[in-house]
Amino acid sequence: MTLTPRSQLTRPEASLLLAWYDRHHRELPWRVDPKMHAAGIRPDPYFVWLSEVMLQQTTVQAVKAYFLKFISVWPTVVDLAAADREEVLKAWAGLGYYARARNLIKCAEEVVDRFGGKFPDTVEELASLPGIGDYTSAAIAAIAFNRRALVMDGNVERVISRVFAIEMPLPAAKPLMRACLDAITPQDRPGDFAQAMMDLGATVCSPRRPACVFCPWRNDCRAFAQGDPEPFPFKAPKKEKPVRLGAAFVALDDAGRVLLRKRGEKGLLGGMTEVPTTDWTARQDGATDPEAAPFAADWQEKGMVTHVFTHFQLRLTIYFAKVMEASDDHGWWEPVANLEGQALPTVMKKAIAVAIGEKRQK
DNA sequence: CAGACGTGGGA
DNA sequence: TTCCCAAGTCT
Repeated sequence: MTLTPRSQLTRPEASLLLAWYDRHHRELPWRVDPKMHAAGIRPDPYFVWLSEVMLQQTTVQAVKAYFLKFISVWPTVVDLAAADREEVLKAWAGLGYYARARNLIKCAEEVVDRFGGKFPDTVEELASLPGIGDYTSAAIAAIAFNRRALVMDGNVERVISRVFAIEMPLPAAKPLMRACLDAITPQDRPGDFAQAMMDLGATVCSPRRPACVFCPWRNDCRAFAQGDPEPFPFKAPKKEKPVRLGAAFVALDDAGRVLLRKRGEKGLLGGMTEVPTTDWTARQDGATDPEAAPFAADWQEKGMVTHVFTHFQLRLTIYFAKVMEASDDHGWWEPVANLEGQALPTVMKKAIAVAIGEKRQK
């Protein structure tokens, strides 16, 4: 590999990255072509906001279909603010991090109530809205309003850490990275610059096996000059996930309906729909016992669902029972044919599939 | 600052 | 299979 001597390292120029972006940018449903930007056409701030919230810790591939569904049903932030809350949660089901959906609704309402249905155009005002933090406020200000803001997400952190060979681990290195980003963020085309940084991080300056040969900053990159960009950024070692146990109870009545209930508004899967479950605990005893069912029935063990959350692994024992007398004290009865449209998180769909589907998980 | 907070896909 | 993660925010 040919290394650039330290003495020849040059400043990473925004113009070089922007030229790369003009040729190699990704086309995404929420974007406007950079050529249109030059003509003064900006993307809809509602689209930018919605996509940025969906993209938080979530892959582009997963977001596309959800984004199209949302703008089809709720074309403007005013429509979303007026939407039925349950319908929004149902539309979000499966995307994960459900606090985002709760904050999405709150944010839409505040945009209507506080800002007359128009997104504010400053980082400060944007960051005052629910679910909009440092990253998203800067991204909306830059992309939708072409303001010079410091847009720093995981991609940008990786690019910056490599270009400047920052060996300090995250998250301690964030202020330093922000200063480096400030030094290279241009006054001109800040929105395209932000998206270019993220596209570069996603397609060229990737976490593993970065394609440095295609990088417009190849000759400006200290990590490349040193010979091994891949390990950047350095991160504190992660902790192992504890295991929690529980049981889920899938009841089917003689009309072919499943008993569902609503989870509390806060915390894990807050506001979403579930089948009755025990608490999920680290205990090895009793947590998976059919005695813990919401009501007595001929509960039969149907299998196990393992589901990995961000901070723990869940092992759910799945029980199934046919119920003659359908009491609704514990929730409501939903026809099996309607389950697809419910606000059911993936772990709950897995539990139901094990109980009434043909397939059994291990 | 560190922990809570989901999911599906790729190596 | 197992690990790592992907455009973070809130407390």
